[in-house]
Amino acid sequence: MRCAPKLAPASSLAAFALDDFESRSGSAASVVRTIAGLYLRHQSAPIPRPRAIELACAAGISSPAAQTAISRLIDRGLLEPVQTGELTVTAPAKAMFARGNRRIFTPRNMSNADHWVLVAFSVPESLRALRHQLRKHFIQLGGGLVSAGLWIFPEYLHAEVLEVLNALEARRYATLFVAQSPQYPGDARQAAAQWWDLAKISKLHHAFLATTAGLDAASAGEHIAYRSYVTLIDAWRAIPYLDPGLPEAMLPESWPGQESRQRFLEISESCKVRAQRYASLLLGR
Amino acid sequence: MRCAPKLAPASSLAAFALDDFESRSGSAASVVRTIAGLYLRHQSAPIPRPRAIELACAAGISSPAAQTAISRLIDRGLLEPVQTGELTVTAPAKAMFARGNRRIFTPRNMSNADHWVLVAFSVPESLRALRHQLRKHFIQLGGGLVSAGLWIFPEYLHAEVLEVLNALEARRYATLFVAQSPQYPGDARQAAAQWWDLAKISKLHHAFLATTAGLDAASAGEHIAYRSYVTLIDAWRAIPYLDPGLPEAMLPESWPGQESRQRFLEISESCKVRAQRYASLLLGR
DNA sequence: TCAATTTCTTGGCGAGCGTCACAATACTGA
DNA sequence: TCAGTATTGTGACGCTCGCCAAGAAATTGA
Repeated sequence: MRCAPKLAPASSLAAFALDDFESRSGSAASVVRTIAGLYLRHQSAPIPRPRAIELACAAGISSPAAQTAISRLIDRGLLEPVQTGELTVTAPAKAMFARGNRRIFTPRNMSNADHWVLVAFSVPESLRALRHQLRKHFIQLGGGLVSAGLWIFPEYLHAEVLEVLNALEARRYATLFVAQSPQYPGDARQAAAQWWDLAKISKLHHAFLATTAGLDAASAGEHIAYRSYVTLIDAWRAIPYLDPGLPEAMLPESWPGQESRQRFLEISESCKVRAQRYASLLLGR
Repeated sequence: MRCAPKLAPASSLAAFALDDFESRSGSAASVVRTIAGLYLRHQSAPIPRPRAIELACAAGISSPAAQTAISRLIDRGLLEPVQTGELTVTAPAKAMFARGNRRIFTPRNMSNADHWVLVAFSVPESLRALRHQLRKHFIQLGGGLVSAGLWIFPEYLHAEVLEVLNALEARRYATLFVAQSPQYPGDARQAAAQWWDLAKISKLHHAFLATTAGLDAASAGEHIAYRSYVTLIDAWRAIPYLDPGLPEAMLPESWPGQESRQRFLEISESCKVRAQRYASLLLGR
């Protein structure tokens, strides 16, 4: 019998039931993880380890870095060796990838008329760690902090908020409301700037735009398209989580969100098919 | 020039802009106040003081008690002597009575589908008195406390909540949401029992039911009808303020609200016209 | 595998909020 | 007007909140 995948003490279990962003985008670990989510998870047959490494190398990762990255994903329980030198994506990882799919590839924006989800919670001081966890995951989900103990989300995140609460076994400490038309003291932009860390989110977008600036791979070959696509997804992946996609009326003057989103959709559209073909080519060898 | 009406230091000003319940129902002061709201305020001509006293006596108040009660209402600025021995209801008092009219005489009940108003507020520690005021008026308005700093009201109280916030100059510290379908940890009844002081509200209803138990004045004369009606209104007046009229799904097993409300409507219907006629009779003398 | 760096967890801190108790005030009825 | 009573305003307390910093742990690339 094989050893169970090693899990970090507290958070990884929840992170697995939820979603994690434990590697920095652009790093070898992150890119391999992206590749796993994009291609490996759809393979029904086990993948020979050299093929996986080739996929990573083709995306610009050095061979030894890819080696270690894969080993570490095995340790984390995302990948699983089935035979000597062959790998599969584990079931919980597949589920996790599937959950993230819609959010990443069809990022949503709110309109001014969209509704909200409010979460009012109060946990006793004895469970302080839980509070921290909740705050962390709420931020990671795109939540804003209205006032102490009251969080706000776009309504399209309703289900995911409940998932967080359930996964952390905090459902009993929270009350949810579906709300419309908030009436703040000032205007909408003031409220948004107070509830969300817009500076941080803006930085994410600018980093994405910088990373993907030279990625016009419309007329390049399949290899370049593949590499561009993986880079794109890897740089993009976390953004639709942290950015709630606030309606235009709540955002500051020059907000990079729209440009960023458009860039993603354009390059994605332009590279996706050829990237897939190239990945299949490597995997099918 | 006459002295301005004496006002208590802080609260009466706000209470005048809002509504006050500074006298206990059933007391002479309260009954005279009820009579002022029911009849005196509709008189265009000044009312001779003896007539006002007769109205109070006819409702079961002793003559000297009526005297002092009227004097005190003058001190409070609700009544105003225009000539020697003649009275009018002051303009702000008329406005206050008018505001209370709909709430008292057409008490509302929520249905299970009705929406809510959420008020999230946060005031700095330096304005602690304001916090107390807010809490007091929110309770007096039928609000429930969801968690620290988050109050909930039936949506039909939306305007009145805003009035409280404006009158206390607290608009800038509060954010309002119109919400639907709260999702509590437990069931609806548990949530209501936690958010509102249902025991206190229940006591109010039972007190009302006890006071109005023997008031079947359907076939009595105009005097009895008048007396019953004033007693009824006086005993009832505060209830629609403190009771939000929660939907049936949120109330405990044996809730007196429905019976109480029905009793009010029945006796009101049965006595109103005759009571009015009797009051006109006394006033027209 | 290993060291540098970054993250994350953990505990302390100040602030906001409701509750409670007490003193001052206001109300009540004779 | 006056004494008895109830209510209200005020301050202290405990709880929970987010924030911050230091220590622990994990991640990263070679």
